[in-house]
Amino acid sequence: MPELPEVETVRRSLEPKIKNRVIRSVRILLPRLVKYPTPQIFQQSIQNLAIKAISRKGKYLLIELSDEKTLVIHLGMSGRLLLVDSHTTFPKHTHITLHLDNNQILCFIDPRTFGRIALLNTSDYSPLPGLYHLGIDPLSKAFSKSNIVTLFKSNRPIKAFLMDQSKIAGLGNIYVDECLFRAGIHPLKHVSQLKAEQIDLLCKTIPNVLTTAIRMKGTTVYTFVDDEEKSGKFQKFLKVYGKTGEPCVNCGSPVNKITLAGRSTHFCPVCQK
DNA sequence: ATAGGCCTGACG
DNA sequence: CGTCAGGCCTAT
Repeated sequence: MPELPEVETVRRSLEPKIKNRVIRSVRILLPRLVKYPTPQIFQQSIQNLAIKAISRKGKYLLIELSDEKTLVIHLGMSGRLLLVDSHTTFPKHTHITLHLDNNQILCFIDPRTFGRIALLNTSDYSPLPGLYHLGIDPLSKAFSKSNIVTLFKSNRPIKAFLMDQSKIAGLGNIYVDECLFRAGIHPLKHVSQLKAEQIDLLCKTIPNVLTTAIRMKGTTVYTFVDDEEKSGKFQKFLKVYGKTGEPCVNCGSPVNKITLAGRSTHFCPVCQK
């Protein structure tokens, strides 16, 4: 259930541990999680490729391999990556294992199986439409006021808009609620009704919240590369998400919860207009 | 642009 | 039992 900060936390934790390793083999225990190419071709063509770097786009992890290939991993709602020694038994819900040249195994674990994995040619993201159509990353330099204003042309509620990965890449249910609270904007407010200064504020608030969350290593239990399962500390900084009925930290009135775009949505009806 | 579906587990 | 969960894809 990772949003951008959790995925970035995994990336930072994982990269130094697997960079320059070679993937000797792959085991696919749940083939339907392999979205491209076929599980068979995936398994064959990834053999003996070296791991050059790990990057992130939105909520996607991109493991850059030799031979101009990129291993793409999306953790879905409940995906995790765990590096174990070869003599260890795989954790429950391990669906795909990458066997490295140092006797370590990278396990892709995902109880709800909403996660996905694919092996792409580095120059062509089109086999994964979600990745191909990904919007601007809110931590990139391009995420500036001038670029954002042109993006904000929509009649949808701002929450639905911010959840749309083809517009801004990486926000999910927790961080959208938290960003809108900090910006004092009601989640149902339509994008077209936003004032320029509110868009400007969002342009600053979103990267601020995300970078703070990354510093805290995310919101929940996440950084599981190795035995150490650290839990993120951003949960201590949540102001509205999961706080239904609790007093708003600013004004004391109870935090409301509604359903918007199919997702639970938390906000302060007084502070957010 | 909005529901419904996909899955399992935790909790009331 | 039923409801809910940090996401995305597909079909109306």
